[in-house]
Amino acid sequence: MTVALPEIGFLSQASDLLRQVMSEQASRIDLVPGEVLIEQGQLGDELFAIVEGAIEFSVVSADGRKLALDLMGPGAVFGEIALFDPGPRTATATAIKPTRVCRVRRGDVLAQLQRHPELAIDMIRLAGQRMRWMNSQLNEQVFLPMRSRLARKLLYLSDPGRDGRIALSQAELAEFVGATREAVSKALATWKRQGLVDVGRGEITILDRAALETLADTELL
Amino acid sequence: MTVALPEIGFLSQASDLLRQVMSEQASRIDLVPGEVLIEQGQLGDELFAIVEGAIEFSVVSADGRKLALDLMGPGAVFGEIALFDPGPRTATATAIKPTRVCRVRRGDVLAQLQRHPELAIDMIRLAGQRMRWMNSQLNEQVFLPMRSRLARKLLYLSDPGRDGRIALSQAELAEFVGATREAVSKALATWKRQGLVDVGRGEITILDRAALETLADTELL
DNA sequence: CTCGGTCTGTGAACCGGGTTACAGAGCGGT
DNA sequence: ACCGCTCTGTAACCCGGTTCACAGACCGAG
Repeated sequence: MTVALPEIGFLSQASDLLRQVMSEQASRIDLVPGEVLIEQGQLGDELFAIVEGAIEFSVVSADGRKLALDLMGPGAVFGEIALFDPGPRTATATAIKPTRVCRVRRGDVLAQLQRHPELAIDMIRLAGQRMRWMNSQLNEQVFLPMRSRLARKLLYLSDPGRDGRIALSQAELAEFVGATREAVSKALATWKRQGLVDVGRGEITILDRAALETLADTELL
Repeated sequence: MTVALPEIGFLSQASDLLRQVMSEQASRIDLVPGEVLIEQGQLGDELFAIVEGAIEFSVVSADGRKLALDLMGPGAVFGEIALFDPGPRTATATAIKPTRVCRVRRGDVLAQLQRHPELAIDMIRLAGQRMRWMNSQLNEQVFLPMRSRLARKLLYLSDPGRDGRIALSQAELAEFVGATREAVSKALATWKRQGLVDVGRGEITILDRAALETLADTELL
């Protein structure tokens, strides 16, 4: 059962070999929007890759607050933490569109690792990239004030392809930023007045990318 | 040049094979207290292990604030991020005692990986553990208030071996907690009044572990 | 067209912690 | 014993951001 994996996204950074292995060994799963693929705390040890659609990753605190970590699209590989070190999943993965993923079980990955030792290098590089990403998230959350984080997320989430449009409600955006809906709303309002962004229901458009980049860095001075 | 690596600490979680490889391939480096082994932002791709001593890991923000991430002792392995994904180091590593580490260069690790494919599994597990650790750090920083983080760090930093004694100044402790010296001082003062801890110059002693554990979790309600 | 539901805008009160500013306390060196 | 240093204890004030509380705007369903 071979699944075509797109060349874009995370898997494009991963190797042909990894893509091939995932294609050959994987089973497919289809998700409807809102469907939860992985739940934080659940046991699991599979590795996933997105074929089509989009998945949101988030963590929740003991008292229920939610922090959205990332949004991944076609080509992205995820689930490595529990694959590498079996145990509870560290985040929740929720489809936000109709999504198709492929899944390989830990045993199969390990078997392929035996057969293709080069694959190990790819997995390891994947791990390194993810660790860098996590590290940058930590730095942002700890050191940057809310506005800087907001500016960054806007820049990050705006698919550079489709102009500067971001299809998220302010409440969802706030979850990414790690702040309240109200705070985000106020910041966006002032930026709108200054012409940096345009705000519509469930949608933000970046108008002045450069100015936001400045805010993303400078705000902390 | 074979270096004996202790069985304790991170390397005990890592495999005999990893320990052996590190011992055989490594060169040794001796550090005096305060000496910086790795600096955040520097290029580097070596892997290290601590033979003797202790190393502090920290990150600094653009405007100079410092967050201490971890303290590692004999047996610990570190430097994997840049080993896995060559590029700038993500944290600064500073010796806080006379310390001896051993170092293997990326090329040698890769060569050993060819020869011992099982080693890949160990490296990957190491990565998984580190990612879990980073994830928990992120959750703590984002979700927990200062007191909870302080309680956690006290519990974490207290070597369960040597009673509940922690040899850090309050300023250093504050860097671990991600708060100011003053805030830490006040929290410790109230806990001291309640008999949970004892405070001395450059040293904190945990008296009531259970109470701190409660604070570590409950404070967020 | 209207009604309920979700989204957005905004203001007031509140609060955890940072900032600033000292004062005392222990410690090491001479 | 004394001086200077680093460390600790506090207190007053300030500020970013949350909480609470609405009001208006848009949107889909009937």
